[in-house]
Amino acid sequence: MNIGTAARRSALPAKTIRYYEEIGLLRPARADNGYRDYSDADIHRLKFLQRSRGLGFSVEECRQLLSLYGDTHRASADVKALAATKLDQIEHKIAELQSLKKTLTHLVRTCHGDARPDCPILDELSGASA
Amino acid sequence: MNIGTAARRSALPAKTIRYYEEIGLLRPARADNGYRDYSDADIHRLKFLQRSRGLGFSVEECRQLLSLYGDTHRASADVKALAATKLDQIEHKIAELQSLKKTLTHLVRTCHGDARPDCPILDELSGASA
DNA sequence: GCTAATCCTTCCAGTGACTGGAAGATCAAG
DNA sequence: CTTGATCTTCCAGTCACTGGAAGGATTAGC
Repeated sequence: MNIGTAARRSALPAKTIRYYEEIGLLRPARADNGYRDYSDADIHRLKFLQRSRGLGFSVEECRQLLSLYGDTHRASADVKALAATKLDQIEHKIAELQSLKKTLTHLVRTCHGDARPDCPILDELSGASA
Repeated sequence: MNIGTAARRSALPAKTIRYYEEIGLLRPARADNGYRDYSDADIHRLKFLQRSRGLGFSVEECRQLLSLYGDTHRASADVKALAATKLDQIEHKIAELQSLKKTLTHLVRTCHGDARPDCPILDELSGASA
């Protein structure tokens, strides 16, 4: 099947699929006319990538996951470790963003937000309170 | 003052400071030996950048904030709008990450994580449940 | 059979916000 | 005088795509 169909089936842009091939994440066959020819297994792989990227795994982590997926002898602990690390990172990121949110909320609430030029947000950024 | 000192005072890497100059965020003087020569005003500007970047504003947003900061006639509403938009974006990102976290937590919890090869995480990624 | 639209190919460049490193000048200390 | 730190510029790399140009292949309609 052509790349357009593969794109629709995997919910990935064609550009991205070519990019994944370029970095060695899959190796689709080629038809006589030079077009890429995706098998059902390729689509499966692309969907796997789409899902794992969507879960926040980096492309390199996805490569690892794919290789773990392909290795019938791997321990589930290996996968769990990868997922747990990612979970940790996500939790850290959430905490960081929540702290940002708190600060910004405070700033937005303190600023009267009218036509007057004095603004607590800029005061804070410029270090008035520091 | 030299870039090393400016870096220490602003808590920004020297590389970053040069980069900020390259994209026109500041224009430090030059000493006779060709070294950049930072004034206190430059440091103030760098600290402003350090703080606003730390609050999640993009470099372009920081540029806007700096210009608003420099304009004594600007309305505080302009700044407030920028901050409120950013706050919205942060909230969206938090929600997204929390949804990711939920999914990943579930997956990690379901995976027994031992030496056996069967793994619900990979099953999910490969679309077994979809 | 012709034409136009769509789809495919490759290649190159750009994004954001730095970061790393090489090659060479300058400076400060002993 | 030498060593080592610091400065300069410039080029390349990061991550994960994304956009676009130039050109070949296919398909749909007439």
